[in-house]
Amino acid sequence: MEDADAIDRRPIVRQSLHDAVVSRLRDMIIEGVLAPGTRIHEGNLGRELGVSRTPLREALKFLASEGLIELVPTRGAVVRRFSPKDVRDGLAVLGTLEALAGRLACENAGADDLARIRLLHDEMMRLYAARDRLPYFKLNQEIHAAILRSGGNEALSYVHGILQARLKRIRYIGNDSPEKWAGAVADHEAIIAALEARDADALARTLEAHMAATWERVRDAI
Amino acid sequence: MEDADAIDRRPIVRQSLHDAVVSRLRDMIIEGVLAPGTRIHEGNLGRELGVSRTPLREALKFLASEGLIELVPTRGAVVRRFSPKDVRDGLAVLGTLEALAGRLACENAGADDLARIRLLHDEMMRLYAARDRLPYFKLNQEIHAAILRSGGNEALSYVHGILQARLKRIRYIGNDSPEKWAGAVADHEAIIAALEARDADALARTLEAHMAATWERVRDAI
DNA sequence: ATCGTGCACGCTGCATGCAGCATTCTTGAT
DNA sequence: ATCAAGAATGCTGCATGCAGCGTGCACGAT
Repeated sequence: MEDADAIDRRPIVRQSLHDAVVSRLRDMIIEGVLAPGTRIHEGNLGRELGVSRTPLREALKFLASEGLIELVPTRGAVVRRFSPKDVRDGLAVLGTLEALAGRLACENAGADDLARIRLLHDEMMRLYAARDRLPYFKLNQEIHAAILRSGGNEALSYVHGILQARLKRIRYIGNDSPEKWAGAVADHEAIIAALEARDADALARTLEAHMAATWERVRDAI
Repeated sequence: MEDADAIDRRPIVRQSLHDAVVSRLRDMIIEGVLAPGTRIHEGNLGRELGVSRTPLREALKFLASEGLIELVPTRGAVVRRFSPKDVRDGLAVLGTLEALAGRLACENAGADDLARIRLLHDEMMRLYAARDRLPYFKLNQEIHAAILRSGGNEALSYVHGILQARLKRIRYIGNDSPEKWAGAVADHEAIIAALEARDADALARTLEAHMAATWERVRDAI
């Protein structure tokens, strides 16, 4: 039995350096600071990040497992390039995963989950009205992640997150024309409606269509 | 044009030590040599594998990204435990992924792919008749992987492979009763029939049902 | 001038060294 | 005997050292 009024024993969240470096590198890749095809120089990049080669190398292995980086023997790490086919295939899988997540969400999401997603949605619409593109984009990602989480399947969230990370950059590039953006917004209205109605079939269909449309929106940008 | 009688130019496949250690560790975890919950001692394990701590640590990070290992700050690496819910959720995702793969396979698989899968299937049935359990199990995995590959979606194969690795051990434990085994075999007859008929809907349905049945077969073993 | 060869540099891959923290054993006090 | 405090041990996390390989450049031969 735990002592009720014991002092706070939570670990000092010295977020491990490993996690910090992984996150940082992932962001650098997604944001394009490290462009696809870039060969990573361990010495320079380590110096830039303020860590030695060892933890940097460990972070690179981690990201290689996620598929964001390729390890070429005797040549080190290279930022992975995604071909149009890679993107299309990835979006197809994401569509299927989100469709499943939508079904689970209709079944398992609590009222609080729905309320939170509604808030995110409304805020995102406000950002759309203001044409505030980057925050819109981030909130968009958050909404999808929230739907995933509310389904309550951790393995699903995990694989979704990996594919999501791979395609994040490309999807951001995609929404550049006003019509495409309006189309994506319309999709989202349908999504939130189906979710709040807990109409699993409609939500699954809508999410999958949203991904298919995403491909149409980005295909020329690649 | 290649010179016909040129000397063998294949690269000397000095498989990188990293890959070797990763594969080796993955096998040890799947086979249960490293049991779930085991805390990994870098010094000992490294000595046992004949590598120093550095490449071992890098391999551990790689596997942590796959979810086979957890990294606990200041305590190192621990072999991940999967709860019954983890297994159930993972199988649900696998079912959806295989259903998609089945559709893609019906659409994209070449005649040679189908022929190869048929060969694997027949060989597996031979092993079933002989009740040769471990080879049966391995061939079973191969068949599913072959269906995945024949769909031609690399992202799909990738995420499937990760979840597959997580659950491999548990699925092996599952098929221990004769009735369960017979049920799995029956599933596979339906799978190959639908595939050869290129009946996408039927194949998708069958594969998903196969996964649901897998859960029923293993749920008591966990 | 062009092609081939050898040398030098730079980078990766791995081993080892070292500091810091957690855990456990020991010792002393109650 | 029990418990607390301190010391010692052992492990992780990170830095650095070193060998081997790949690459590019210079020099020489044709």
